[in-house]
Amino acid sequence: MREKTARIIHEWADSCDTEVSIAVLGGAWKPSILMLLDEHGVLRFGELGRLLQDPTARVLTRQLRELEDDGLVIRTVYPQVPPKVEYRLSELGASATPVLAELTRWGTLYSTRQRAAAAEDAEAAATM
Amino acid sequence: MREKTARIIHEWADSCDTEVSIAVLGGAWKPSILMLLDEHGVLRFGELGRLLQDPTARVLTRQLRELEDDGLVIRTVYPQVPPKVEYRLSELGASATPVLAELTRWGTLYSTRQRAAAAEDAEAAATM
DNA sequence: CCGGATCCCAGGGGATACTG
DNA sequence: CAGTATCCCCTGGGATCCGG
Repeated sequence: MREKTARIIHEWADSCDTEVSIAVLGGAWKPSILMLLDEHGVLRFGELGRLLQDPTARVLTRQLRELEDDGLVIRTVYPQVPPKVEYRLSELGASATPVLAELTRWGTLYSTRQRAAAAEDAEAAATM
Repeated sequence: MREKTARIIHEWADSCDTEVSIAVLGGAWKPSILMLLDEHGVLRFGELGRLLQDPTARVLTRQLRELEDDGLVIRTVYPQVPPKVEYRLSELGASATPVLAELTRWGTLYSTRQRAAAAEDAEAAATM
């Protein structure tokens, strides 16, 4: 299970590295997680959950584990009761920041254009 | 069905535009399609299929339709027999090129690091 | 506090067969 | 040639309940 992305890579890495990026970064909460860790430096599991507006614990755990397995995030467990677990970006994880920034930039551009187009449509419909 | 992405946008655009980009660009064949159209300018349905190493016609059709609905691709039908359909990038579609380039760049970086890590592991195992 | 175990569901991708 | 129609399957996200 640890080798999921690794297997993907082995199969068709050189053919399309774009898919690799999407496979690694494309989880439902992964971009947000990476951006939050980039912004805050270190965050505990619970803090992440609250900042993300409470995804299911199971889901958040999985996203974080996958990011850890893929080497983007470093998980530190403090052996104490109650438990305390901290997450922070690895160097590789930090290297993904420009990609996320680019995705955000284009996403904003796209949304703007779509809203503009929708407004035009509405106007055209009103003028008819 | 046409408004799928549009609805997504309306719901949580401003919160995370990154997700929008992934929703629009994240299809199984979409990055490759966009890059091929960027490179070749104009391509017919069949040409695209061959260059992509034959995805199912149904799948390719859906990917192209979604890209068209999202305004990234322009579809031109020539009313003749046998049919001829051409695809090319819209301005918006062309604007996605840097994003794809960035994804490819980081995907390559990631793959390289992973391979290096795997090699280290193998070496460590051999030395044990 | 930080999860693991179990169950469920939607939908995206694919195979196959057919058509204007 | 460029699709459409049907069917299947698997994955990823989520809800709920339980545990150290």
